[in-house]
Amino acid sequence: MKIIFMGTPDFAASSLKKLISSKHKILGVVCQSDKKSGRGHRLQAPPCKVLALEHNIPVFQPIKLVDEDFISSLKKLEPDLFVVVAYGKILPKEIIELPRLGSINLHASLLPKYRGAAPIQRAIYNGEKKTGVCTMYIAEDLDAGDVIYCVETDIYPDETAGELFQRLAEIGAELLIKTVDDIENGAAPRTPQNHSMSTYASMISKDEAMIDWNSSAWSIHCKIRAFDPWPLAATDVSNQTLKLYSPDILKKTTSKNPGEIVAAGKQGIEFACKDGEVLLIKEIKAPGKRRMRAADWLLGNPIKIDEEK
RNA sequence: CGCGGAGUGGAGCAGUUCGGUAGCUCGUCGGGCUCAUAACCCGAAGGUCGUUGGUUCAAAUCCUUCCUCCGCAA
Repeated sequence: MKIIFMGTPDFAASSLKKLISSKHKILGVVCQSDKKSGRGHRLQAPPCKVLALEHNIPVFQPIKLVDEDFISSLKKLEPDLFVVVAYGKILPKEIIELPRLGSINLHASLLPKYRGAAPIQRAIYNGEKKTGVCTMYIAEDLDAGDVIYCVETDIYPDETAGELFQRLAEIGAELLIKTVDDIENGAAPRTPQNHSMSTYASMISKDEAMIDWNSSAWSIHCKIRAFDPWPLAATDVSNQTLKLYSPDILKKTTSKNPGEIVAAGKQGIEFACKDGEVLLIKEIKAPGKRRMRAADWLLGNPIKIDEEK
């Protein structure tokens, strides 16, 4: 099949890579324009663009999708299908319906739950035991189209968003190939979503990064993993804001107030949570420093522990 | 030229303001104590102070070149 791929970040690049090496023909790749980013604000090409250029696939980076030149150049390629993965813009109806077989999308949640921008992080954040990926036909409303296939997977108890991202990118890429194959064969199912069950996964923001220790140890555990690798959950210790990694819920209780430090030693730093639960933090990142074991940080930044009441 | 922080034995830090003997907490190695130990005691090894050039009698410290890492921003 002749496909035009629309996607921007790493998550999409996994799918694009698999499509390129499949029997299908990628006519072109549409992605967001290069952004100034990183230290020094240098202009950086998105991963999908880089991958496309490596394979000599034409790249389109329209500022606006509703643009006659852009649309006519898409038409000229005579695509059978648009495949959209984490492109970052909402497609107008005119574009959705442009290819002969329409447009499909890969989304990293079990629809109709977690529609929107941050399905992977929000699933972890909310302590879900499982999540997955779905392919769907694109509708005008965000992530509301008829579902084609879904694959479910467990969220491991210690899994971070970054790790789950990678896993779902792989699972998703495979599901996408199967979906495209079956569409070509006319064998793809089409199941409308139960819209009354839908939930929305809003974008993760830095403003949410500070930890509220007056929560259950498990919900804090989830938050730390959901915010890893970005923006990283944080808390203030010794007048420094530490970013936290590698949480562990301890089988012990404390009489200390939430947020107080119960112990600090070779294992890491133990914080009191709600109801006397104790959460151990094994790795941290201090301002200006790289990620390190909490025990190492303590060597140069000793903490006085108040006696247990 | 976007803004800011950091680089000191293997790890994490202090020392830089105001130039003058390389320091702390750990780790490692050896020995001791102990029924025993991740505990305690004694001892030892280990550092061109990121790099280049300069100022100086003397530079981790002041000026300069470059490199690397981190945060903001996206």
